[in-house]
Amino acid sequence: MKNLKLNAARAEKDMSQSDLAAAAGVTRQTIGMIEAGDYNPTLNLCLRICRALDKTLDELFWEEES
Amino acid sequence: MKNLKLNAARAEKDMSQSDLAAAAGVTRQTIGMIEAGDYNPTLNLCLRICRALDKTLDELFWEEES
DNA sequence: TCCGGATGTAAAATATACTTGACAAACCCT
DNA sequence: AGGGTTTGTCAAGTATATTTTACATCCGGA
Repeated sequence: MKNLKLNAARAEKDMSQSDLAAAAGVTRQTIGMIEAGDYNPTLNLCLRICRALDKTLDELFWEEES
Repeated sequence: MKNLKLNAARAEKDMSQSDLAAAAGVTRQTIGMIEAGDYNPTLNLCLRICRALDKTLDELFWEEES
């Protein structure tokens, strides 16, 4: 299932997937797969994404799986 | 750096590392390394640990790295 | 109409999370 | 003292997160 919260938070900051990828230190594809869901990122990566978007873990990554 | 919040939450539930490992579906060693810090677990594993301990991501995994 | 930016996706390679099996030290408890 | 449980750690293997390269599509603007 897609991670809509991440998508919304990124749009809210007017960042492209590439922008967020650069800010988080990963590739565009990795961000894309996380937003597309069915992907299992690392805690450190989640934290970097949170900081890049001024959000917390719960705000972006809580309960987007069954 | 150690993850003291995880250690505390586990003690609060009177669970051993083995207990938590079984509840989260991983090995005792993996739990041990997460508590010891300098380890980078997967988001799905973090979520399973949270549910096993009745905690949220922020409560257990927020900002225990520099 | 065409070009650039944004996104979806895929295969192969690399880095690393996680397992398995094992041994040792520390701590209760009796 | 001795046995059981808990925890720290290590080496080798397997699973998977992430990269790299690449091609295709969609869309807004010149």
